[in-house]
Amino acid sequence: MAGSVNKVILVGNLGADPEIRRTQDGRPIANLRVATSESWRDRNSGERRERTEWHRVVIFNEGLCKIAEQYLRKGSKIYVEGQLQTRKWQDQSGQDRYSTEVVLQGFNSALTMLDGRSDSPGGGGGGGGFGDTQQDYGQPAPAQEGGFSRDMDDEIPF
Amino acid sequence: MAGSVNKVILVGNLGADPEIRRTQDGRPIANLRVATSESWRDRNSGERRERTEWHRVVIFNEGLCKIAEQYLRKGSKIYVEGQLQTRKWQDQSGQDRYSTEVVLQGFNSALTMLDGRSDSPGGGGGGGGFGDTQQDYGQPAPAQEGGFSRDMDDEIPF
Amino acid sequence: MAGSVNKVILVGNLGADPEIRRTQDGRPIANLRVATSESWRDRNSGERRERTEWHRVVIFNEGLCKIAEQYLRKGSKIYVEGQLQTRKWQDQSGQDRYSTEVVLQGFNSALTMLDGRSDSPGGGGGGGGFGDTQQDYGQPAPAQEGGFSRDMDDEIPF
Amino acid sequence: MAGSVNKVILVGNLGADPEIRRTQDGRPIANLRVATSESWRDRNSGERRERTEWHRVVIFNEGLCKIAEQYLRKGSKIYVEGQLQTRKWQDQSGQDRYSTEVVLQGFNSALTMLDGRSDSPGGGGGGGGFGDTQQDYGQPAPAQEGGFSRDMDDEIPF
DNA sequence: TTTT
DNA sequence: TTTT
Repeated sequence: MAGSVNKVILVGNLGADPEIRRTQDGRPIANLRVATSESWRDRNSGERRERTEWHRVVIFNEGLCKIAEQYLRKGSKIYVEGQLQTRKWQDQSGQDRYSTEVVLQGFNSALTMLDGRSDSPGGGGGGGGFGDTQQDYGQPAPAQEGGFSRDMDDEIPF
Repeated sequence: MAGSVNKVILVGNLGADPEIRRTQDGRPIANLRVATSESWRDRNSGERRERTEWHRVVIFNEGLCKIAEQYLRKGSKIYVEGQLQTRKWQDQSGQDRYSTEVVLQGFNSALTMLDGRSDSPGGGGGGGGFGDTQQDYGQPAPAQEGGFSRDMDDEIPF
Repeated sequence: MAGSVNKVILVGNLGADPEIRRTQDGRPIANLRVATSESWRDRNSGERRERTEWHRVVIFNEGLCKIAEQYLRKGSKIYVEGQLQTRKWQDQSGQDRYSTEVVLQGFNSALTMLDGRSDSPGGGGGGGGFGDTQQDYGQPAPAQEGGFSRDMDDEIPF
Repeated sequence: MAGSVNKVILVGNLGADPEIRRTQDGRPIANLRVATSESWRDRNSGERRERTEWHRVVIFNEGLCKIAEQYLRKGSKIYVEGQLQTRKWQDQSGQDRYSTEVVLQGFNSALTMLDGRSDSPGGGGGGGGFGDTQQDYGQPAPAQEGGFSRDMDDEIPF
């Protein structure tokens, strides 16, 4: 096949603590409920309106599961990058149902905390594995105390 | 609290010609079926495997509907940028069902042909309006005088 | 031309307060210095390494300039979506120089605060114009106090 | 503090054949010149205007280098996903210069052909390695057993 | 220097 | 149901 792309980017908040399950062979799967919201002023009524969208995010990637388990909680703000997948399942009455999820698996997936507490990944924890070597898995980032301005003054003259 | 992002980017092919419907007040809505595929070599068996994902793309944006109607056909390859929305509907038996779609509406939506025939937009044809100064073809500054924003406040006429 | 896309997405922190200038005809232009960082553990030495990248972000969009001016400060965390542009200029000695910037202009641009103080956009400010009708220009978003969980309990059963 | 994102997405055409160089230890580096264009109708004059932007794309990822070398040519249309990096160099007179590039390296990078000839990757040919189970072609789970990550810790050999 |  |  010549070239396709399937990418979802979300910045939103967790509606609940992550749910972590394990496959029979022990690999973790994390399920997140992520809310994104938009609001705007109605052009006619002038009222402010809001719409919240809920997303099912499923993480098969082991390193990202660990991050989810250790650092994410209800209310956490995250950046998520994954792909759209719709899976079929049967309800109690045996009818086909479909569920569309944002799947983080393998490459081109990312999970980044945006409201990192002080004990967030990169800051200290670590260990081997997929997760902690990837740039998007946890970026301790420049210390906010100070930090940024010093570089600024170096005047980047391009 | 502030700030969320809900973005889907697809590059794929149309599985069928676009379906164009119209709302009661005459605005067009285009429905696209877009396939994205990925293939890989199985790590164990060494066989090549492939998976195709089908996406429902719904275009409320009038200009982009025109492009869909005029230029897109079964097999067309496109770039699509929109947002994830899940809507609820009732099946024949009155049961709640949910459908997740990639919605192109208002700002931060884009539709670009990637296998443009010679009569494609931008090449020459055109005329005023949203569609052909479409998001990705140029941004001569916001069309603040009318046009674009109408979508945003109206009821979403699924 | 058949179809091209030029998109940059950044999540990072401001290295300094925004600089706002005005064109001769009074339109604002905001310049931001945005840092993105990545860190990883060196596979050989086992040491943690870090790299910070600095980005020049230029906002021509009037609504987004307002947001930058009113709400962004040194240290602010933001989501930015724009396009890459390289412009040519002459240095003092008359030599050609090039500067590559992330430009927010027209459609398919977005600026979202990710660490919004309580006085953030959408919460109150408003007025006409491009900026405040767009979903990405400022999303007051669900109140963090409570909020998310209530919707969760409604069990979205798709 | 936590979390930053640095992502560039381009769909454009090669202005020249890829240039492949090799580091002293034999790893390939591919340089691409990618054009993105936009056109729009001028609001005042009504004339059609066009602007082309040229991007420097540098590929450190070995598998993607192979794809570039084997399949890409002047005129090829591609999808590219990488990150922005500005590097410093000295011109002949010893003055500091800066060059901003779109770098494909490690995870969260992708290169996809959009005008695939019949002999393109995924279609059949292939063989093992990074390139052809390339990010967008499938993610059979992280290649945890070696391979991918080597890039990340090494000096970036501009 | 590409593409339409 | 597409594409390769």
